[in-house]
Amino acid sequence: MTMTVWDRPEPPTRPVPLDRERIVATAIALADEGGLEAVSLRKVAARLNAGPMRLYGYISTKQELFDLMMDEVQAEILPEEQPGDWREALSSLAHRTRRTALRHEWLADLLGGRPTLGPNGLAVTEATLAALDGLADIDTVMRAVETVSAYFTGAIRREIANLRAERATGLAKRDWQRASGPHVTRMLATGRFPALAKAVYDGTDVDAETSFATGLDWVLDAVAAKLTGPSV
Amino acid sequence: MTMTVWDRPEPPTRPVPLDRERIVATAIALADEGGLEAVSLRKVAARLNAGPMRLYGYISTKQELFDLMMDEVQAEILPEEQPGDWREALSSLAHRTRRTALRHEWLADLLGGRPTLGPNGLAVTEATLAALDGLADIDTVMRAVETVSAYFTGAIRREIANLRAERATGLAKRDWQRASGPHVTRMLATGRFPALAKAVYDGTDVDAETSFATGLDWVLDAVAAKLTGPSV
DNA sequence: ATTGCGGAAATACAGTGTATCGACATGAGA
DNA sequence: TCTCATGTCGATACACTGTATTTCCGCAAT
Repeated sequence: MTMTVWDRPEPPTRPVPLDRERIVATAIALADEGGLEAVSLRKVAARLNAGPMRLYGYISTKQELFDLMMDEVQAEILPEEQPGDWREALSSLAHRTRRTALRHEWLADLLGGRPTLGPNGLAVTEATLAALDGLADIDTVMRAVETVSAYFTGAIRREIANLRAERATGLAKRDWQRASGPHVTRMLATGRFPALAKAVYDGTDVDAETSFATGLDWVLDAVAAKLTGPSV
Repeated sequence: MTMTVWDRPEPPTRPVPLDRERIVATAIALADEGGLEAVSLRKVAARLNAGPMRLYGYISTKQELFDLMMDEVQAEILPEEQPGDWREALSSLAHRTRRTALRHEWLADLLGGRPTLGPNGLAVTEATLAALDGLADIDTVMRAVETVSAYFTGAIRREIANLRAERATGLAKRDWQRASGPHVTRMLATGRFPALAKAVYDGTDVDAETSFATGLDWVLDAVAAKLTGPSV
């Protein structure tokens, strides 16, 4: 005589199947919510209803998870359409990177941290190099790309650093001054930093985006001069 | 009748007096030896023959320790003599920052991470702004300084990132290719990255310093154009 | 029915930043 | 000189972290 359904226990729930995509997605979600430091293997695993050790089948170190996250968001940077000229290509690369970093602020902590060798990272580099191909010898082209990347990498990092600082010290319209509380004001009051004081008090409060764009234009001007310059 | 010296125990050794300077110095030493992640409050305290909690009299969070370390090495960046012209001032700032980062590689992880508001950081900014004072309206000057800083911040970060990558994968002459093992070579072999492949195979292997200097010169050229341009 | 086996989970470990507590040497007041 | 308050230091504690190891258990093949 067989047991009725009521006697038999439910079969144990099979663990949810996992893949890198899902792991990276939840890691990114966590980072978006609470910054990079909110990403822990335990929390990621918990969101996937898995034990922490489960992840080590797909990743062998936390750093690798960061690499995957980085490469994943690089997809948002890839331009969807062929750029017009090289200048538009580089400019678009810079602006797309910036906007992506504003969506995923943790990107600022990873930017330039280690070479991006994932598929999307390579694709971005490829697209960029392709846009400059033939305009000058390869070495000049690489120098151009590296210079522009160095600029917007640094600029984005600073922008987000300031953004966080402002957020931490409550709303702070001017970058410093009232921002970091009495300290900077006191320092400026000592008179030991006249040039800085002048800059803080007399400088116009320009918004981050145009500041970014202006610096970028300068750098692109420089690149333009080098690309067409020596050969003409 | 008083006890002889032999009967009396030695007085308990008073704890070594501490100050921020010593704390920061040992933290920097630790970071120089094993990178930023080798810096833990416990290890710092241990080197000073103190309990970990002792540090909280001088610091209220680990992040503050990093801020102090950052400001400390900014002293190495301050130029010892008045620069000739603005271009030399900015160039020197960039190169000194780079050399400092090569001495203290962990600096790359902190560069641009948060605004530098310590005394040395302010001094560096002051010196830089002072060198450009009067050459243009304040807003242009600030844009110039920010653009150049963004460039060398990003460039230094990438240089050190590559340096570490090479170090990690054994000696790697070319940046990528053999560097990250079979992976990149395989990717390039797929033919999906022609421009990149060309750059890797046909590009000249230029050393980091000249690459840095070249990009910097370009940016400085751009700044020069903007400083003298519109007003003339 | 038994036996491997493969993969998931539990446990374990060494370490982290930081809060809290207890002890104790030192200075003040009696 | 004795006592008591004080303030500082160290020990302990806690909630975590990344990762190594061990244990367990359902399933496939014998």
